[in-house]
Amino acid sequence: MPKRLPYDVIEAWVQLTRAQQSLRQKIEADLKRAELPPLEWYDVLLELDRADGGHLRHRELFPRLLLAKYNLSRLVDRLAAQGLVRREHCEDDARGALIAITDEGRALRRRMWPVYETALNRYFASRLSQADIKNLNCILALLR
Amino acid sequence: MPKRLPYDVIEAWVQLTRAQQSLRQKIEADLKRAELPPLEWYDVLLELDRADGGHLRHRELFPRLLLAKYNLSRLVDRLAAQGLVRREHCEDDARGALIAITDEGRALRRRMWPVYETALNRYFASRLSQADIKNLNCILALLR
DNA sequence: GCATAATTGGTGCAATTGCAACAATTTCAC
DNA sequence: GTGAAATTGTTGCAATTGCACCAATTATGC
Repeated sequence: MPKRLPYDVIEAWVQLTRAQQSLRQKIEADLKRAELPPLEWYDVLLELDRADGGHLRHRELFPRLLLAKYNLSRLVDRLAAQGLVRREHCEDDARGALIAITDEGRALRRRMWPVYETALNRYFASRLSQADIKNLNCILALLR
Repeated sequence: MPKRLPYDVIEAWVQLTRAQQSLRQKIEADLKRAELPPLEWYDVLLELDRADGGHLRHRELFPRLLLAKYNLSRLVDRLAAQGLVRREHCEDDARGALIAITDEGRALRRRMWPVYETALNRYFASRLSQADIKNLNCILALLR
């Protein structure tokens, strides 16, 4: 039997959801207006861009991206179809698939960032003080 | 030209997203384990349950639920197919569609709540102090 | 009053997702 | 070593979503 939840808690959860969703929608809308692909693509490209050698195993990439494993296969299919990533063989594990970013992939990520940054600034950062940001980080860190 | 975003801000945004998504996934998983429908259904049923007369116009319901308008039509289709809501004619506006909750709908919502509450308590409330909750509410309120 | 615009809600079709099951390895117990 | 179990990544199919567009009705300008 759970303790009955205080109203505050429910409200915090609802606000957390609404804030995240509506921010995300706004950012996605700005990307689309600039004829750029969705945030999800950005996330993949960023992880690969940062990764040593510009490539990662499927299983290394997966946990950084809140999505289901079967969706990663297909997301990679789409990125590969656009020439943004390339599948490569994994030397040490014949099951494994390396996903490598291409120059086009890196270039696209660089073009996406200014739009993303501007949106994040407009809809998020500009409404919060530095202290708010810091507090938010501390509180959210407790949820991991 | 945007001011360059401090790292803190990006981290806060990433954490906001991860916290929300992973919480949501866990709650959904618990609902599914209990053989209950998704949170989205709960949201609709709750709004209707609370509403005066147990019914709302499509357009009243819509803004309370972060989803696209065409999706609401189809969500209502699914709920109606399960007998949880009923479509009724709107007297004053022949375009309008009233969506009314049924007794089955109210009963389902009541069965869902304990699972939802327990999950919210386990994954969210139990990890935060009352002060954290209050702060979180204040900060997120700034984003609306 | 009447044509035009805006609102309200829905639909066909293509793309994406979720689920369950799968093949191909690799790891582990013994 | 060898067979059972676990890991890694993929796929077929059904359900859901996004996009563009539509039909019906109501509001508005003149």
